[in-house]
Amino acid sequence: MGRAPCCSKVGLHRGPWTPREDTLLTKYIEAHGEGHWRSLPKKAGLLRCGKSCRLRWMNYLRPDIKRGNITPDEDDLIIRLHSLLGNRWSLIAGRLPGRTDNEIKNYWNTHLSKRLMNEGTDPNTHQKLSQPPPPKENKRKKKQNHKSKHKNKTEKRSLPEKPKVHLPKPTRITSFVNLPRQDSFTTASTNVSSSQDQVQDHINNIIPWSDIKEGGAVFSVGDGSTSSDFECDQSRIIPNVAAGGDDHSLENIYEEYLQALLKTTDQDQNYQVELDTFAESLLI
DNA sequence: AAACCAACCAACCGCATTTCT
DNA sequence: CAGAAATGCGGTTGGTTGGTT
Repeated sequence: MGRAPCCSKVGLHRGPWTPREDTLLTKYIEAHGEGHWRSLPKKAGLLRCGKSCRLRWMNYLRPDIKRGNITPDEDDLIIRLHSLLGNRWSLIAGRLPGRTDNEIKNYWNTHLSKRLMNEGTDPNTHQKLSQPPPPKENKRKKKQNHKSKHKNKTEKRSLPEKPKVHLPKPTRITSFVNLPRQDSFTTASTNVSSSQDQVQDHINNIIPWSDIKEGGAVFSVGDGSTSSDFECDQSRIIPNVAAGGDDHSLENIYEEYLQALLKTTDQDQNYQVELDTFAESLLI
């Protein structure tokens, strides 16, 4: 708090990363692991600030990153997650394996929010707009499959408008709830809050989204590393479920949630109500 | 061919939160 | 417990690309 940003240091390289820098960073992390971003650049022989290194690694160099081609299923999922979580890109990204928060944020701002606007839906509230925006003449023809930049980019869906999206900064969960930022199903709090944000975080913390495969959103319960944490959390997050001793209760709730989540957008209103009801039910 | 414009996205920046001392 | 340091997140910017005029 109040200290100078690390990137203000003079003499540090900024701007696009060179292949050599990428290699240095990758090799260093392969050898020593992630973390200690502050000291990493020096040790790795990079003239970059730690922040920059972290960003580069997280958004580009990590081996598990899936680049390009955001599938229709993924994009549907992003919309639904956004309606639940708001602009919590890292949380949304956490549910889309191989996708980064930056990528999803960019994709949202350049594609999805515009699409929702065109469909007459407010991208912030996910409510139907009373007055759908008039269909604007597209001065330019659609760009199709023309991008061949430096990477294998997503096939772009061209949309007619470019409203700059200035979304309100999401409210962070205050310390009394003490929820983890992400990827931590292990430390969820039992505290109950009535705010929408916290309801959403509760949902986020108990749903073991673990696998979304290309060509279709496939969710599996108890798959991979999250499964044990998830089970471990049941009793803490939903005491009434665990107390009942019904091993299937949570799965049922999960299933119910998925049904709501995966409903088609034709039923947006009902879908939202179902999600709200579901979320509230968790807090009883 | 050149200027203009829109689309895209990597990277930067500021700040909140968490961890460390 | 307080303050400092480290980390992570979300908003924004600016460079690049490629289509249109």
